[in-house]
Amino acid sequence: MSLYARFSAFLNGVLDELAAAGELPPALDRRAVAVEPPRDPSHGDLATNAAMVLAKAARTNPRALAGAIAPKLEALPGVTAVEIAGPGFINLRLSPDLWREELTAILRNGDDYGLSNIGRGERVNVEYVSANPTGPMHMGHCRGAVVGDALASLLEAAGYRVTREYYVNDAGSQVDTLARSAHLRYREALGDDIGEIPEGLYPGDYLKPVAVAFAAEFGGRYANEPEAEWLPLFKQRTVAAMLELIRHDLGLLGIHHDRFASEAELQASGAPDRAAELLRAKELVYQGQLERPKSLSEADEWEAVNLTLFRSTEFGDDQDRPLKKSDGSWTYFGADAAYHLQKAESADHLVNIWGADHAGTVKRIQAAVRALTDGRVGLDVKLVNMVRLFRAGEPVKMSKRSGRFVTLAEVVEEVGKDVVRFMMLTKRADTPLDFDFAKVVEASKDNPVFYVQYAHARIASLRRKAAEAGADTSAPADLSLLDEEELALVKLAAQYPRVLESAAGAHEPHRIAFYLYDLAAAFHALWNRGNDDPARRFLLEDQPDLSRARLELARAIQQIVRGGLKLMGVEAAEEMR
RNA sequence: GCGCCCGUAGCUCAGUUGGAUAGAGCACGAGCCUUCUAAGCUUGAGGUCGUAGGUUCGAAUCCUACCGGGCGCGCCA
Repeated sequence: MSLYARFSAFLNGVLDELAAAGELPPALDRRAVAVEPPRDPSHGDLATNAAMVLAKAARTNPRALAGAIAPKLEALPGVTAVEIAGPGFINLRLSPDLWREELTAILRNGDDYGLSNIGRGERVNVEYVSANPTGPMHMGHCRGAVVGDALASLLEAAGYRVTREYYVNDAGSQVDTLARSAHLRYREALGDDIGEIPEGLYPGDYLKPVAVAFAAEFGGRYANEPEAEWLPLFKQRTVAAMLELIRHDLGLLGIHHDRFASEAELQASGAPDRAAELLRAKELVYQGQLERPKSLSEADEWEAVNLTLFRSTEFGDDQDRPLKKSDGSWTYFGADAAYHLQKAESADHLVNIWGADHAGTVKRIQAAVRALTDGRVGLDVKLVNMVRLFRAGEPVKMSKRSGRFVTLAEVVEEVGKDVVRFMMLTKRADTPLDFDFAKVVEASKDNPVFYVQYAHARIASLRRKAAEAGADTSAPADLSLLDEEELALVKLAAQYPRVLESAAGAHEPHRIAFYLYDLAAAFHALWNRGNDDPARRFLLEDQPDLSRARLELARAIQQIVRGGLKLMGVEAAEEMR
């Protein structure tokens, strides 16, 4: 149990006592009561808002209630001082020994320190990437891939059972286009002069090797046949090849999904019919017409037709949405609703990582999930904004038409997996991110990747040095030798479990990156104190016991940095090169 | 026209789910560092948290309206 959870339990005990003694009404709602480190460390080690939150229901004023609570908190072991401050905060100061014990706990728990069970083993399905299988991964996919993967790891660390899933959109017209593009390249591989790639087909070179393999396997059998003869085969084979490409690219980032769900298979299995029936049984489906879209200008043609519609407006959507087209085939949404039902059947929570350009479709799919699961399963959609690429301040131009875009593989090759992953988590997901090839590999404090890695490497170097000097590590270190300044670092380290829980709860993995930066900065600051005052260095030849205690402190910081980086999918550096 | 996201220091961004005097980095000012652990360090200045109301003991955070920016809005995927 973390230190904060422990004191939260203590406080609950105190409140029980007061209720038993008649000083508080029984059965007060305590959900808003928090035990937290105060923002300003000069206020103490822990603060609680209990008196302010409960005063009204207790028909008293916050400071009076605080006056009743405070003495009981003061009697707790490890509490050295209690004061009532401001509008009714109760601030606690803890004995230095308690923080030394926390340091021991960090070291004892090792890589498990900070792991939480707020998830209680519930199942979460995180669907991310889900790029159309029509080409290699490019930078547009990269951020969602990293955010989704880091979030999945974070949720695992918070006690959820996580499935990492990729939805393969292999049923729409874009895969027909892909198959036609591959067929053209296939004819090219057979020696035909195909000229310019026509508008509307995929021009990228990545189809060439696939087509060469087709030519080797099929010879000229499908070169001049009508489309119906080869389209299904080419579609299936080319999609498979593209998925292999995508898996490879994701592998470069260390990303491996547990499940690839095929839209085509989903449709073939009849899942959309079953989902639609379920909605129909709830009287949420009807035949109707959509209004003329507001985005159309007067000149645009528009004809209203009869469609199978889902009453998503009953769940807060702006208009009802078509499940089926007028020709009776499923819309993307119709299949997607069925897909979410399928996911919800083996999950307690759903999370989708989507590009911000899909913001407009969030409500309808959330409506579908609510309707299909009767609210049992929640769907959180994290929108990930775009990444703007720069090279030394100059925007990198991309052209989709020519098929020339910056691929994920190129970026990983140039700056490395760890840099890419870390950088993608240095901002909240829903705001645009600038990625400058020059800056992200810079060895300076401006570069958070470097700064955090450097802290870890510095400690690794410190420990190597200590080992070379023959430091005795068999006996336990005497942590009482650590002073207030060093314990301040322990206090920051002790926040890690709270950070992990809040990041997992909010589905915001970037919080880990910011915390690690803060922790690294605090470590570097303490380290730098040794420049002015040699007595503050970590290793002192003439004071083996003190060195040993400080080394333990450094080891704890290193361990947390390593653990946090691991959640982000970033490897900790043993040395900087 | 409608929906979603965003608006915090000159710039780029955090802000512990409603807490106390709103924080980092860059840039700017001052001092230190010419190897002892310096791919720098310490320190200073910099803010009506877009605006106006509201809820609350308490608001950057929640609600409403407005202003400004981005994205999206067909039976596409």
